[in-house]
Amino acid sequence: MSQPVSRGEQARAEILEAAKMLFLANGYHGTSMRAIAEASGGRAVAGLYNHFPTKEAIFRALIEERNPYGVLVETVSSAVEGAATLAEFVDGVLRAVFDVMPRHYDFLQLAQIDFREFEGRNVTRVFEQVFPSLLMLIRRAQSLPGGRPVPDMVLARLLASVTLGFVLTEQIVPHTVLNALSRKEWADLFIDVVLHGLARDDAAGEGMES
Amino acid sequence: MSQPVSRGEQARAEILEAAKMLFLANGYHGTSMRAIAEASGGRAVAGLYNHFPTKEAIFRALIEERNPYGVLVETVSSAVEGAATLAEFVDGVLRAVFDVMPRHYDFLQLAQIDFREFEGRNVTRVFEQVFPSLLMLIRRAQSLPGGRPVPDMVLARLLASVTLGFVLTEQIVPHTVLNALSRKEWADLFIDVVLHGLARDDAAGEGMES
DNA sequence: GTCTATAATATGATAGAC
DNA sequence: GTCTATCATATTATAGAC
Repeated sequence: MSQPVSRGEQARAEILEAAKMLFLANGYHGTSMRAIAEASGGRAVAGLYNHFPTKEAIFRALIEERNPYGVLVETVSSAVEGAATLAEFVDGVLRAVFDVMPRHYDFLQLAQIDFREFEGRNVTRVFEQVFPSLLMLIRRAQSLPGGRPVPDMVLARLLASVTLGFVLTEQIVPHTVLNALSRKEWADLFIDVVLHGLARDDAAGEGMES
Repeated sequence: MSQPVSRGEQARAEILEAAKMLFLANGYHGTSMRAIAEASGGRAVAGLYNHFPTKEAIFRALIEERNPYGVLVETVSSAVEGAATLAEFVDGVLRAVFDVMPRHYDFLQLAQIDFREFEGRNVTRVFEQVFPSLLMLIRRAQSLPGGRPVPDMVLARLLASVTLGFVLTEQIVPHTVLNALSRKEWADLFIDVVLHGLARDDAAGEGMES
């Protein structure tokens, strides 16, 4: 976490950084050990094997050491610490995630590669370590006043869906649409809908599903 | 769309099907022309080049010919045709997408590969063809009664986020959690929250952001 | 811990007979 | 339109000197 000290650690860090950029640009199989060696300061290929036993080990190290889960849990926790209502809680969670995730966009792309090439094994392993903390957070939300009765699991999955969707649609939505609003404006409107819904509750016209 | 007739078309279809399965299992660079040839009925590698000039052309054909956009637009359109309120509209859209998307999970994974390996070029090109119809659909929603005032773009992106998140979290959420409810129950609860929000509107305790 | 050199293999694509 | 055989190159990983 602090700056590298020994020569070995310096080299290791350079290799990881070069590999990350290449994986992001060309995918896992699209990145060769040759390319990593060259991009990490013109190293020889064999030198990489002093730090990582295989190419996959490099990728795995990136997932394990560059993931934002620690930051995420910390940020979200402190964001909802003083929440007195469910509305404040949801507001805090979404605003924190919308803030943290885009600053770790690199990892999101590595995670996509992991799901594509390794069935998400590496991401899942890391995620399982922080899952308990996240679950406790959600559980706490249920004790807050001002919420409609929604099951734990649904609250968790819905928040995950909205944040994931928010981040991923930044890739897909045309730029002209995306730039019509600032990121904060987008977040405000999303949070408003998540809290109060799309329907006007005083209006009739629901429950007629036939 | 109908069953292949000529011998050439039959071969072409076999190649595409084999390539799809391999791309899904091993990614684009993880799939060799050799492997495609063998999986498509024990063909010779050279035979592939009678049907596709390059490996990338095979992938491109999959994106262009196996995408569910036509089905999606059609299904959603007919689902909201008789909608008299925004609630019915949103209900129809989400239910249709939740229904159609999982049956085209293969394409979703191909799309992920496209974004990883080709910057989403192929998916985007296809998407742009159906975008106008989708936009018209959203525009129509704004004319329906019973909706809170939400900008076009926000409604569109929110629906996209929720559906995308809903589908993708099926990959991530632990199976024990996922199987606690049926897909219809999940959909019902999601739709309920999207329509009415997480907050109890008659409760105090909002707007105190300080 | 770095390098040069190379092994062993897999790759995308092509030539040319049938 | 299919095949066998092959080219030219790129791949992961290793051996062994410094």
